[in-house]
Amino acid sequence: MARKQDEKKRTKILNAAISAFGDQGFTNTTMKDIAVASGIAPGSIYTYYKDKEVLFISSVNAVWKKFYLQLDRILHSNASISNRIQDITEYGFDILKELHPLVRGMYQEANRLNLFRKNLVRVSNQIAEIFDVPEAAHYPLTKYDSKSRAYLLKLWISGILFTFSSVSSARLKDEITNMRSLISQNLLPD
Amino acid sequence: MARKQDEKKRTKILNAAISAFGDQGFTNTTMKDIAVASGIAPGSIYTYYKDKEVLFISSVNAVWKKFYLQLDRILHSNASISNRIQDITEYGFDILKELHPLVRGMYQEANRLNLFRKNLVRVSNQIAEIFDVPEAAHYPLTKYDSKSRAYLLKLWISGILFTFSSVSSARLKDEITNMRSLISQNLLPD
Amino acid sequence: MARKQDEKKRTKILNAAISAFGDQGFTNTTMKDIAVASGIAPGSIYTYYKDKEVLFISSVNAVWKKFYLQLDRILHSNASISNRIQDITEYGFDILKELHPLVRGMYQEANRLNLFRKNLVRVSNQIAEIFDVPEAAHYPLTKYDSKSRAYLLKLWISGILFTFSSVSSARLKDEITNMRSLISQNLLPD
Amino acid sequence: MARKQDEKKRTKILNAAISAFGDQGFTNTTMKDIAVASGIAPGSIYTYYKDKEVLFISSVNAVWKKFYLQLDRILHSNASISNRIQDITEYGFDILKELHPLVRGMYQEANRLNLFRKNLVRVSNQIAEIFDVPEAAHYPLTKYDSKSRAYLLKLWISGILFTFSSVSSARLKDEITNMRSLISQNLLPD
DNA sequence: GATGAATGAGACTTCATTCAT
DNA sequence: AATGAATGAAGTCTCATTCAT
Repeated sequence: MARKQDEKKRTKILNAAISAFGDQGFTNTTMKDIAVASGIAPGSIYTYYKDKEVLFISSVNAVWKKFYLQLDRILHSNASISNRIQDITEYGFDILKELHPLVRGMYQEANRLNLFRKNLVRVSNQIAEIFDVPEAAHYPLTKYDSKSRAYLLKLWISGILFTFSSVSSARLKDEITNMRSLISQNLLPD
Repeated sequence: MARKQDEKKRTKILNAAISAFGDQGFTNTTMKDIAVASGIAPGSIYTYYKDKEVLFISSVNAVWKKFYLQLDRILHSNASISNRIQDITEYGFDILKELHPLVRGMYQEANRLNLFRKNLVRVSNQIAEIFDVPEAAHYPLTKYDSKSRAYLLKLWISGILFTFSSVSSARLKDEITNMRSLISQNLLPD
Repeated sequence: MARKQDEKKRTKILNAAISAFGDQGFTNTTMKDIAVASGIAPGSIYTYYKDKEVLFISSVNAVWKKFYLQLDRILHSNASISNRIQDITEYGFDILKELHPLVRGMYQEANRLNLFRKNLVRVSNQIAEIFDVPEAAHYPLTKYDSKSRAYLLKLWISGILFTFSSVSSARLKDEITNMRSLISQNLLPD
Repeated sequence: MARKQDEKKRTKILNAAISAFGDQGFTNTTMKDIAVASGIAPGSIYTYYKDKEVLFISSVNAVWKKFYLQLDRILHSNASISNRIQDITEYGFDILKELHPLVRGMYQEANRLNLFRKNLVRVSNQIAEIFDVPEAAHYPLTKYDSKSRAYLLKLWISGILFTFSSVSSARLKDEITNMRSLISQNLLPD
């Protein structure tokens, strides 16, 4: 019985944390913010979570966990491949809607200062234009209209940046090799 | 005549900043860190950069600028399409090597806590397995071997996450629609 | 239950502030000064007072409040006019004794550098001498002996300076007109 | 010749200082403010004035000096007493107009926070009301109308505050005695 | 002499964490 | 177990003064 009480409180804290970290990122979120949002005293949070960092990790993991739960259900369902892929996409985006603030929060600084969006769009558009000539006909990307092509390129570049954002210097070289071969395989003609 | 503002000094500060922000992210980097690294008094930094935020933005923009410079040169060269694409890839990754610390730094929190890498790999692998059956033969992703498939999926998911990390709540819905159609076009059979 | 905000502590801080601001003025007083004097950690002051400015205002207001309290009591007592005036004078000076450091602190800069005293005395004496001739007999100021006359003049000049120290430029002209007629009425013969 | 150049610069600095200290008080005025306003480099100011404090003292003294100059001229003129008093008043206020910003600046903190004006008015009015009864007829203050009475009282209180603002603790007691007898002589019936 | 960049001490304030109640 | 006041280290930025040019 007492346990249930505790779990409720723990959950309240976690939800408040997820939303606060999501809105403001790790460093801009104060323990007091979370305390106020969850209606629990600052000191009491430490009964449930060792420190701010643990609370942050727990927040992110909680979201991943939620995602895994649904992902597993879908993957192991009896639906057809096509349906399962559709399901994953659909549910993936549903989760993303929830997870969205947290993902944004993780990049709070970069986003606040609008460091990426414009540059990514500009670079994608510029590269996309290369394919606007007849000689490019045999490149895979020419099967898309101009706008889709730029959008797809933006996805690639974003993916590359994100990937490398979590690569250690030590592994940088290898990762570049991998990525390069992925690019040849996909964006260059056979 | 008095001492003149020294472009070399400005550059020293900027480089120290790029590397410090890269190693530790925005909030974990102190002005003193940058002062020590650049061998310049803390107060003097403010002669060249109004405040910490301006210095951070300048750091990121400096890297983008460098990238643009080379990008433009390549795009407007007389080389063949194929060569230009290869050049872009090659130079892009060269720049990425330099930019790497900064990109990492932007996600310093997430990276330090290893919040993504493992999860991304796990999810990608799980989804990739769907295609390990004969019935999946007509899906585009089956033309890759198992490992490449997972890697490509990881790229997609990373790109999606990165994209959404800078999408405002207001535009979330539209962006999802776009992304969804991109996925159908590319990952589902015609 | 947790520790409660402690009115005694709040008072300790306020008293330390009144005395520190009194000794050194607003800008020369540091929050650390007040912390040390009150035996309370610097950070804790902020539990009771939002910032330095609020603490300063509170200090001044606290003294005014005290003064009002006694003033009201006297004004509404049943004593005779004469007694009440005497009381006000008496109590007024009692309060002034307490308020003294703070009043001094407000003019800390001017006082520290002894910018007024000598000059005021000199000017007052010089003007007072005008009346040291038989022809001045019909001026109100001649009913005082030489010393008192100078002292009264000093009071007038001080009052004028103080008054104008809080007059905005916009209202300067009007205030001068008022003051001028007050002077005619009081210092010139009917 | 070189001397004349210097004196011009010295004067430029002084004027800029008077006006800057006047607008913002001692601590809120930076040497750079004065440098910019006078069109002279910060470092150069130190050629003419040892440090900020000396410059401040010089500013105040410059204004006093100007006042003395005119005061002396008037005092030693051949005009009648009445005319000389009128002249002093007139010229005094002329000087005050110039001196005004500096006087204000000295109390910059108190003025910015509006610590005095309201309180002085309130107190004066309250005390003035004492005399609004027939029994008060024999008090000197009753020869004024209600408004003038309050204004005169405000002058007295201001003068007292200003006077005591430059009294050391050691001399506080004596000064109070003096002031008290001045009050009896003037505000109480014979 | 003049200039203004360089210096670095020091100010205010925040906030994760502790601990008395 | 819960509370929230207390703590104090640490961060950003300002600015009087110095000194290389």
